[in-house]
Amino acid sequence: MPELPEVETIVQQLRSKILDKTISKIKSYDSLVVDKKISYIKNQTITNITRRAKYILLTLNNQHTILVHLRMTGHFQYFPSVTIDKISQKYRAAQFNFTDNSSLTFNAIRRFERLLLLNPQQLQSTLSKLGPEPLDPSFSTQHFLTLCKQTPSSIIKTKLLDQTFIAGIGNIYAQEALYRAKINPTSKIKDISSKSLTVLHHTIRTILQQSIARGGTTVNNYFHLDGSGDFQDLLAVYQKDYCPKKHPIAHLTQNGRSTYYCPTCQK
DNA sequence: CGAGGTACCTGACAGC
DNA sequence: TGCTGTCAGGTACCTC
Repeated sequence: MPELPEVETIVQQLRSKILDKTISKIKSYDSLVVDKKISYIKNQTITNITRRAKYILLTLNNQHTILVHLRMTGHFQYFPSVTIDKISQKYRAAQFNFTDNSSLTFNAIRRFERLLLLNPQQLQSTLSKLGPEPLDPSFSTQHFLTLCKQTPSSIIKTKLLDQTFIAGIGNIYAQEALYRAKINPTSKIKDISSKSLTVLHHTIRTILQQSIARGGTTVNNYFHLDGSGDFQDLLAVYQKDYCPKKHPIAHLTQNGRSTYYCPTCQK
């Protein structure tokens, strides 16, 4: 499921395929997933492709932005010609046609995915709610400790998934970062030492960087444009029976989300 | 205001 | 085989 490293990987691939291309039209096949306004786009060039949290931002030369959220099962497929294969057609929610006859499908399996057209004010409003980017140089250890101290009674794993707290971390990387930092996912922030939180800040950043370097994690329905990532080979606890030190993994539910952790390593 | 719960969706899979 | 039930999970929205 796409979290920050998977979205970053997809953004890099989209840049190599469709940056500076001109959209001749975009056709919607699923009005639940795709903004109605998208059909107004004609003869617009994609001038920038960026990521913020788990959002993909395609900037158009009319200053509007196509904002895409893949949720769990959204994916893109690029076609050098207008021929679209049958598998892509089955889940196609939108299709971009470019003036050079290439095309891009946006496929939505679970229909949670969203593709919106936003003006600059709407974009600003959406992005302003998000917390800091964990890989941004300004996201220092001190910054993280300060944020943690603002909600001492919160459960640490819940907070890591809160996009207004830190942007881009999802269920898999939250669990993996906590394992590497040897922190129990049920701990309240005030019960975790500053030293451990410092380690957690470091593990969050390294785990995301390592995953980006490997093209992300490939589980269940996550695809990207050029094959798959292989960070799943480095997962320690997510959907595992034993941790790397051969201790049995425990499983519980927090806020309706599953959590895997090692009770031996994560006291 | 913050915290917690749930709806939204469909595919995969287990069990009968 | 084919049905039913459960689980997966990011975010918006609701209630307390």
